[in-house]
Amino acid sequence: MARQFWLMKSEPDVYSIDDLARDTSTFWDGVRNYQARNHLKAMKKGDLAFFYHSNATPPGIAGICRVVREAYPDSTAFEPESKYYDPRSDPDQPRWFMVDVAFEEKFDAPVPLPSLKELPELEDMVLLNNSRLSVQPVKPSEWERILQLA
DNA sequence: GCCAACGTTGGC
DNA sequence: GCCAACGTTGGC
Repeated sequence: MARQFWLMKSEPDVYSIDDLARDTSTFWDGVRNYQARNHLKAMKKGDLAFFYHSNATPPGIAGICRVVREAYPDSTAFEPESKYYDPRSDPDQPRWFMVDVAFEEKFDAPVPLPSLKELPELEDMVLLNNSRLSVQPVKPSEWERILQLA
């Protein structure tokens, strides 16, 4: 089974690539969108993901992380005091999931969103066509092309 | 801070 | 099952 590629968004004010570098690894909690959740569940150990900084100036791809633990229930959904609390998620049949990712690489300079938009090879990228999806697949050709920019 | 895009909720 | 209202994301 070939390794798959992904893109995961985080607001750097909340959690940045530098935070991940410092922590070495982290759990990716708080995803509350079904499409994004389905992508999380499809991730396999060893898959690589671009770490995207949203709501940044400029927004862009800051580095790479690696999946080190496959999807398991997002416990923050069961915690009333958590901002990710969802009373509809039943511990016996969890609605939301998270994965663990490890720091892989920080780009010398982030690849800014405007640069991605300039490339015709990337015009079908999910990022450029569904700007709200926080966990999304990346095609191998797109992955390679972006690595050239980084 | 504004607002377009779009996912979710809930009345009917 | 439709769709209006509403909330959130995220670029600018």
